[in-house]
Amino acid sequence: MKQLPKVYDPQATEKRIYQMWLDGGWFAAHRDPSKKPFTIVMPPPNVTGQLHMGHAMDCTLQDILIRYKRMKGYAALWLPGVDHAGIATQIKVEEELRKEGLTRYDLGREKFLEKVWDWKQKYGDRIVMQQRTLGSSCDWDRHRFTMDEGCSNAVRTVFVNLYKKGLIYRGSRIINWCPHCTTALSDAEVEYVDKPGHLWHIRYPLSDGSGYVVVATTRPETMLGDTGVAVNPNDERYKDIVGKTCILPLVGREMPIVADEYVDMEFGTGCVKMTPAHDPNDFEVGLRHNLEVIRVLDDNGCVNAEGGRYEGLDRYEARKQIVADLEAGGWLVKIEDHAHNVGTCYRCHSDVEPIISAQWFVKMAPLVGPAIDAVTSGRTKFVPARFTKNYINWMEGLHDWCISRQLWWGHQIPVWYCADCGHMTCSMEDPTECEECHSRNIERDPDVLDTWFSSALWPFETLGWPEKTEDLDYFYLTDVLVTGYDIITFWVSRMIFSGCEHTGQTPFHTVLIHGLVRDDKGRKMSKSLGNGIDPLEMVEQFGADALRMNMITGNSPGNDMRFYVERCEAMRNFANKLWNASRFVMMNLTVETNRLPDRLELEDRWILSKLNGLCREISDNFDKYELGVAAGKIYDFIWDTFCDWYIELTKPRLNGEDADAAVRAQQVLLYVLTEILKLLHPFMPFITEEIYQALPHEGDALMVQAYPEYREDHCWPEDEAAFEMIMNAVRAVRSRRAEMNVPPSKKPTLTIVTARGDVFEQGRVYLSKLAYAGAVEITDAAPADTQGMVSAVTDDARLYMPMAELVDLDKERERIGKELEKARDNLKRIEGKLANEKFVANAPAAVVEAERERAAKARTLIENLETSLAALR
RNA sequence: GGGAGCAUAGCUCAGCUGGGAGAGCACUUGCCUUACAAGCAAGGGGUCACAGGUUCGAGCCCUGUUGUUCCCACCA
Repeated sequence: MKQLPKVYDPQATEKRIYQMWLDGGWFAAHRDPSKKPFTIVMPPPNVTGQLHMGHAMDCTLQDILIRYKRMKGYAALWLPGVDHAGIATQIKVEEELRKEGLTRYDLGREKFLEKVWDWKQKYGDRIVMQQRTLGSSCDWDRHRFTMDEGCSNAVRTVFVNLYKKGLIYRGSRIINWCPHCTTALSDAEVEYVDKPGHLWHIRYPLSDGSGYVVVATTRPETMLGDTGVAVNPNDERYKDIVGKTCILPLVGREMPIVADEYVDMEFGTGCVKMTPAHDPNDFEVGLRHNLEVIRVLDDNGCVNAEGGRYEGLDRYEARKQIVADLEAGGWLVKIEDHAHNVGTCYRCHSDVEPIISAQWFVKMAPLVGPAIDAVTSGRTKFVPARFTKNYINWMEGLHDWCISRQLWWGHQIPVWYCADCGHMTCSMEDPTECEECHSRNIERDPDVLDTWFSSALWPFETLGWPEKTEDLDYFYLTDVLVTGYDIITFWVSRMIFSGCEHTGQTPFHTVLIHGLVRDDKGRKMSKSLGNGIDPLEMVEQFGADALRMNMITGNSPGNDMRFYVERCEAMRNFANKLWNASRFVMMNLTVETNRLPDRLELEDRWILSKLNGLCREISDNFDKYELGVAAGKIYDFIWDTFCDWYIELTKPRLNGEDADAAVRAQQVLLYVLTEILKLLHPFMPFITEEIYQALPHEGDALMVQAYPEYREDHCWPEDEAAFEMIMNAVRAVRSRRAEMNVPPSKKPTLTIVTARGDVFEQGRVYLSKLAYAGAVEITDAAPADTQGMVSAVTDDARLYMPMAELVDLDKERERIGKELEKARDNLKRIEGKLANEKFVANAPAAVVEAERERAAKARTLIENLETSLAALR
C-alpha cells in the first residue's frame, strides 16, 4: 500500500493531478445520444489582465456543477473562452503605448491592432493557465474568443439580419459620450454618482426689454448651446411671456420661449434653458418646438467653434470662465448648493457628457417582449428568484441600445457609405461597390460594435451558430449560466433577448447569481484601493481545494461575501484532516478491493445509514443550487461523523484479536472513505482524486466515477437511534470527567444502569475506549451502594464511576439538583404543549409523536437524576 | 422617486417548505490518547434590530418602525 506523507502538500499534487485529467481526456464532452447533455457556457473573462477573486468564485461554482453532473452521468460540457473587452483592453494597450510616449494615432489603426492582438495572446494564455490552476474542468479544445472567426461571423450575421429587418438603424440622437475614452457609451455603461454641485440661477433678458426670465442650471457651460427657454403651459407666472423671445447672455442669440409639459413648475424658477444638443430632455422638447440644435462641445469635452471666445476651453475651465463672466455682467442671480446625479464612464469614471451624435442603435421594442416572456413563463429561472424582478424592471424601461463605439479594438461595423449617392451598403461579404449606384467610391464605417453586442451571442455562437451544427443541436439550449448580479443588465438580459431573436429559444434555463467577493472590511476589491487578493497567491499558500471550499461554504446564492484569509486556512486544515483520515485507513488496509463485508456491526450500520441520509440531502441541495449548504454538510460528516467518531470506533476492531473483524472494519472504512471522496470531489477535486488514486479503486479516475445516490438497502433508522444512545453515554461520561479534570490515563470501572441493555451490550467496547473506562458493567438494577461514585446521566441510562477521592457530595447534590430543575422545566414545557388540545389537533402527527417521545425521554432523565440524587444521601 | 437585500455568539456568516438556535475564527480548561497539535476532548458566550399581527407553535409568514447596503429612474 502506498504510504502518504504526514501533511498534505497541494503544491506537489495539483499540477500532477490536473495533467492526469488532461491526459485522460475526461474534460472533453462528447455528443452521446444515450446521455443527457448538461451545458454551461463560461462567462468569458476580459483579456484585460488576470483573474481576480470574482472569477475564482465564478469558476468554482461552475466547476462544482459540471463535475457533479459529469459524475451523475450527463454529457457535461463546460465551454470556456475569453472576451475581447473593447474599451477596457484598448485602454490597457494605450496605457502601455503612453509609456513609450506614443498614442494609437501614432501607430495607425492596423499597427495598433497588431499590438492589441499581441496583448490578447499573452493575457489570454495567462487566464487559461489560471483557470487550470483552480481545477476548472473545461473542455479546452472548444476554447473560444469573441473575435475569432466563428464569433466574428456570428456577429456579422446578426448585424446584417437586424439591419435588413430594420431593427438596427443609424441616427443622430443624444448619447452618452465619454470625453476621456472618446467614444459613445450605452445607457448601461453609465454609472450615476451623487456629487455635490451647484444650481446657478441666471437671468435671460426678454428681447422686447419688458423684463427677464431666470433659469436654473447645474451645467452653466452648456448655455453656449441654448436655443430656447421652456415653461410649463399651466404656469400662471409665465403665461404672458410664452411666444416672446429672450437674449442669451454672453452669446447674444435670440431664442424663443416655449410652453411644454415637461417643465416642473415646482423646481427651481419654473423656467428651463433648453440645450437640445447636450441634454436628452431638451432634445425631445426641441423636437416638439423646432428648436435649433447647436453642439458646443467637441469629442474631447472642449468647447468648439460654436462657443465663440470660449473655444478650446475644457468643459470645466469653460464653466469657471462663464460663471465669472455672468457674474461680471450681472446676469448671475444666485448660486445654490445642489447635489445631483452625475453620469460617469464605467471604465474610466470621468463625467459623461450627453452629446448629440450620429450612432448606430438597436431598436429594442420588438425584442423585449419575447425576452420578458422567456422569464415570466419560467423557461428561464433566476436563482435566487428575487433577481427576476430586477431583470424585468430593467427590460421594461429599456431605450434603444447604442451599439457603435469610436474605438479600434472590436468588430468593425459592416456598413459602407457611398460618397456619391449616400447609400449605406450592409452585407455579409465586404462590398467593392455601392449596391445602389455601383459607385466604387465607398468607405467603411470606422467604428466598432459594443463589446456586449458580441457577448450577447456567446451561448450559441460558441456552439457553432449560425451554422446548424450538431453541437448546437445537442448542447443548446444550455443549462445554467453562472454570473454575478452586477452584470445581469449588461449581459444576461442581452443574451436572453438575443437568444430568443436569433435561435428562437432562451439561451439557458437557469441563471445562478452569485454576489461580489469583498475584502475583510466589506469593501469592493479594486486596484485603486490596493485591497485585492490574488487567487493564485491563495492557491500557492493553501491549495486550490482550500480556496474553492472557502468560496463556497457559508455563502448563499446572490449574497456578497467577505474574503478572509483565515477561512482559507481553516479549509486547508480540513483538507489535511481528510488527508490524515485517509492515511489512517490506508495504513490499516490489507484488503485490495472495495467491497462491504457481509456482516455489519451496529456502528457500521450507523455510519452507513448516516452516509445514506447525507447522499439524499446532498442531492436535494444540488437540485436547489444550495451548494454552500451541501459543502457544509459534507464537511461536517467528514470531520465529525467519520473522523471524530467512526474512525475512533474502528480502532478496537483493527487492533483486536479477531482478524476477521479487523478486515470487516477495514472494508467499511474503505467503503465509507471512498463514498466521501466521491461526494466531496466536485468541491475539492484535487485532494479527493489524489487520495482515490492511492486507494484500491475502480476505473481510471475519481472524476468520472458515479456520484453516490440514496439507496434503500442502507437505511437503518433504528440502528442510528440506538447508536446515538451509546454516543450520548460517552459524551456524558467525558463531560463529567472533564469537569473534574480526570486525565484519560485514569480508567475506573463503569457501571451502566439502563433498561436498554440490549443496545449498551453492543457498545461495551466503545464505552471503555471512548469514555476511558476500565471494566464495563451493564445492569438494569442500581448498584446497592453508590456512595463515593461519580455519576453521569442520559436519557437512557445512569452511569457510575467509583472515584471517591474526587467526589464532593455537596457539589454533586448541587449539580444534580440543577440538572433536575432544568429537566423538570423541560418536561413541563413539553407536557404543556401536549395538554394543548389545539396543538394535538392541528400539528402534524409526526410532530406530535416526536413531542411524546421527548416527553418520555425527559421522564426517564428525571427518574435517573432523582435516583442519583437519592443515592447521595 | 421606484425596487431589492441585509440586521442571528466577540468577529464573519449559515439556518432549505414555520415544529426545541448552528459553523468557522476568537476565548476558557484539560490532553503530545500509536491518522492528524493544521490535532483531540470538554466548556463559556445569543431578548435571532424594534413594535404589532397571523398560528397550537415564528429567527423563518404579514404590517409598520429604525439602521444599513445596493440597483434602477431624463427633474433642469
